[in-house]
Amino acid sequence: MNIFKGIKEDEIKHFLRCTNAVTKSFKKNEIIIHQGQKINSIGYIIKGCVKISRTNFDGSEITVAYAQKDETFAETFALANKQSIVCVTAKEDSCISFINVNKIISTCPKNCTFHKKILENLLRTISSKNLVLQEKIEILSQKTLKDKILLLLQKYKQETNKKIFELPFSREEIATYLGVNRTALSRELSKLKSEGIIDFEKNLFKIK
Amino acid sequence: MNIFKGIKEDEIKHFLRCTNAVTKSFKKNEIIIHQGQKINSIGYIIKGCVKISRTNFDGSEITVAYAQKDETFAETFALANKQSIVCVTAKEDSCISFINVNKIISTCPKNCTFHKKILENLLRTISSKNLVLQEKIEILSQKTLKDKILLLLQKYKQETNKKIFELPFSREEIATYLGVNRTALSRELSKLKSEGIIDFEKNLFKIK
DNA sequence: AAATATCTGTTGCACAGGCAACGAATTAAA
DNA sequence: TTTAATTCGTTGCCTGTGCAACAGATATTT
Repeated sequence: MNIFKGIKEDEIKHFLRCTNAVTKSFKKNEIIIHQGQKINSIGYIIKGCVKISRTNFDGSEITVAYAQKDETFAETFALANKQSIVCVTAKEDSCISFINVNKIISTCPKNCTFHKKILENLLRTISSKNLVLQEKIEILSQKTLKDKILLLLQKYKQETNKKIFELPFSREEIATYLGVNRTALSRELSKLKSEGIIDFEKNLFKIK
Repeated sequence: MNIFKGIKEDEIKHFLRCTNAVTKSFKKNEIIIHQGQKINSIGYIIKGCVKISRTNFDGSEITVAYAQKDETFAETFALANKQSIVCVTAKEDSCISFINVNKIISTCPKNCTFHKKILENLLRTISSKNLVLQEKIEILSQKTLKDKILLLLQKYKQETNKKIFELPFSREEIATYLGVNRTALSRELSKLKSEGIIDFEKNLFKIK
């Protein structure tokens, strides 16, 4: 699901012009949206990949999500017209179009036929993100690290629908996502392996 | 924010008729939506109050949120046309209107003027919920119980904008929300009080 | 008022997991 | 190839928090 699903290439271009979208380039590790920045535009990834994270008051960083080409970010803050509580950085050289959210909501003056479809897509996109957040809450709500790991693995297994599946993240990133210490994660993974509950080799995992 | 904000009473009634919304009554503790149930309608609370919770595979229950009169629930699942991962129960005798989500998205055949406004409201409502979920994630991501409690209290303080503010939940409910043991919560609250960091009397709290 | 149920705080114990220090393996740079 | 930098796993130590058992306070019912 993304906001331009089912919309033709030239219609997208038309729409971006029509809403006066501003397109900017960002180098790897460059900050796209600062934490605390007030937002009124949705970010649409033309090229590249971004990381959405949050820095705690104690200085530690929490990765909220990643977004790829053709995906959007910051819709929530834009629609609520609030300060962003997250920080968005380019994971690689990226190209982003910023679309003013009010232009999406208000009917296009030129009455583009696909405008309504885009609004519906936006609604479904935000709903999907909602589900992703709920899944994260579900994982974080697990009492033990063991349960957190197993739930995460189960969800990835379901997603890929394969016996052996990949977690495309470093151990550090997984630990950050789960909100736990990296070495504790390693310890628990080894323990689960020695207990014969899971098996893994680098980033390839298997649940027995 | 709610989906009928700025819509007149008789327009709401008109809309509910127009979309063939079904209204049902529920007694206290009665289940409104079962976990796993496939959803294609949004629940709009005409009267009463509901609890949104989730039961883990280990049998423990996690309270996700509460919703009051004039608020909606299950929008996310309805829009994604997915099974609900949560369970919705009536906290008191309640009256719910179920509005089919496709009827909201598709333009009203009778072309109600307020239809577009309702769609916009729905978008903003879901965005707000998104923010609420992100705040919960922020709290759950805190490393220690102390930090979780303090962040929760700070957020409630900000919300009420008062020096002394109320947490309208039992200790058990707070513990469940934070995903921790109730007695551990009591112990930490007492500790924070003895350290002079916070003060409280029953459900009234103060951060020093 | 008496009896019962519910809510809240206290404490001892056990253990999960945070943290520090380290080494090995892998990757990137010189 | 050698050196440096990153990533990952291991282990010892110690603290935070789950859990059980209990007591007092408060609310509800009879």
